[in-house]
Amino acid sequence: MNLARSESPGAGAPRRSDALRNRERILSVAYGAFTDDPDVSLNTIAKLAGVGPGTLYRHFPTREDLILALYQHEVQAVVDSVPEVLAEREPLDALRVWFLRLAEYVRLKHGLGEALHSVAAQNMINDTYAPVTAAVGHLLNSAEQSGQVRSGLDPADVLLLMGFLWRVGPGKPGGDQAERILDMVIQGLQAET
Amino acid sequence: MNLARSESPGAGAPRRSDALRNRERILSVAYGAFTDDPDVSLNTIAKLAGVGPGTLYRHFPTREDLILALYQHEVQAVVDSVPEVLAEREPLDALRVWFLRLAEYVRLKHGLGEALHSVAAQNMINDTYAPVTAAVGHLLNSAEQSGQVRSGLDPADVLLLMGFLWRVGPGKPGGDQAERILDMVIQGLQAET
DNA sequence: ACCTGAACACCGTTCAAGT
DNA sequence: ACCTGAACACCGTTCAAGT
Repeated sequence: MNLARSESPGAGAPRRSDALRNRERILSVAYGAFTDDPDVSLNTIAKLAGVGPGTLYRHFPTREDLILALYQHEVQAVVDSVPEVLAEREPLDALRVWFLRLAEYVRLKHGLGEALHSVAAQNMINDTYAPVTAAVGHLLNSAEQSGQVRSGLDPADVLLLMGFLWRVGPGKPGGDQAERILDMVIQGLQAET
Repeated sequence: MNLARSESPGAGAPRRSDALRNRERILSVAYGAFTDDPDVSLNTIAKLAGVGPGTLYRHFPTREDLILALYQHEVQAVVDSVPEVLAEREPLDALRVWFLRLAEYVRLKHGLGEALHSVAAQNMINDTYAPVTAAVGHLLNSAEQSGQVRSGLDPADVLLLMGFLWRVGPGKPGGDQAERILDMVIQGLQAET
């Protein structure tokens, strides 16, 4: 499992300047292309980026690799907002607002949606994108220290449970379903065992 | 929205015996084919069923239509098990066990998994497959009448919240994550507002 | 070390022709 | 009323040839 050197450039940054430029061009056009049509073909993206299909494939071996790269870039901003949200609100409210913000990014900001919600993608987010889990852990710690949630909660559990947020339509009928369910979840976090 | 007659045969049963036979042959081979490989092509399924691609397309206009037809057939058994579960256990425990059973069917029983977890599929399950929501409503009513959950819960909310169940791996490390999260959810259902 | 782009096998979908 | 199967445009992926 320790193949850090001479391996697929998809993981780290490319070493040559033309490769780096191509990578950035691909990411840049892919963002817009996915927003227009989540089912856009990889060949089309390659054409839009002005590279051969082989080049796209070299940087992003699978469709999901490409989508996850875009996704991580966007979500990082939400992850970075944790300290700010914690400074402005009491911990439990911060948790609540932060998750709503995360859901907003995941759902609306770009049309990556469909492709992102597969089980595989969810597992990638949960397993390989540690910063999100770390952010959840941070929020839970604050709420726990102020006695607003019970202790011993697993951030990964909470993140998985919150997954309903990106399956709710934003403006559905019957009041705001997302807020309603979020309340139920938070009460589950508060109850002592 | 009221086009019951002269419409696509995908909805109701076909009228001619050869059409019915074809439909059943398709469903029968599709089950096994999806179990072997969730990404199997529709043309391959048509070939396996011994029908032309056009015939498959006539019965199931999209890939999801076919998958949903298989899925509904399987899930119906779980839906029908509600009275039995309620007879054997007290309501809250019945709710718990029933959802675990539903998750087992959705996750393991067949390899339809991947294709089923898209947002579109989830919406189809929530919006168009009323029997599942009705079953949840039944279980909630029982638990409410015995005072084990608070009143006014929306079955659709609860079903959406329980969606984490089919995103959990069955035998993951760290104890049983599904049971742990399920406990949190149930505590959220109990808390009074 | 990285890119190009032709090429391969296959995909979903359509539709004229049959019965 | 329903089925067949050839056909179309396109897909993801590969890989020899370049620089």
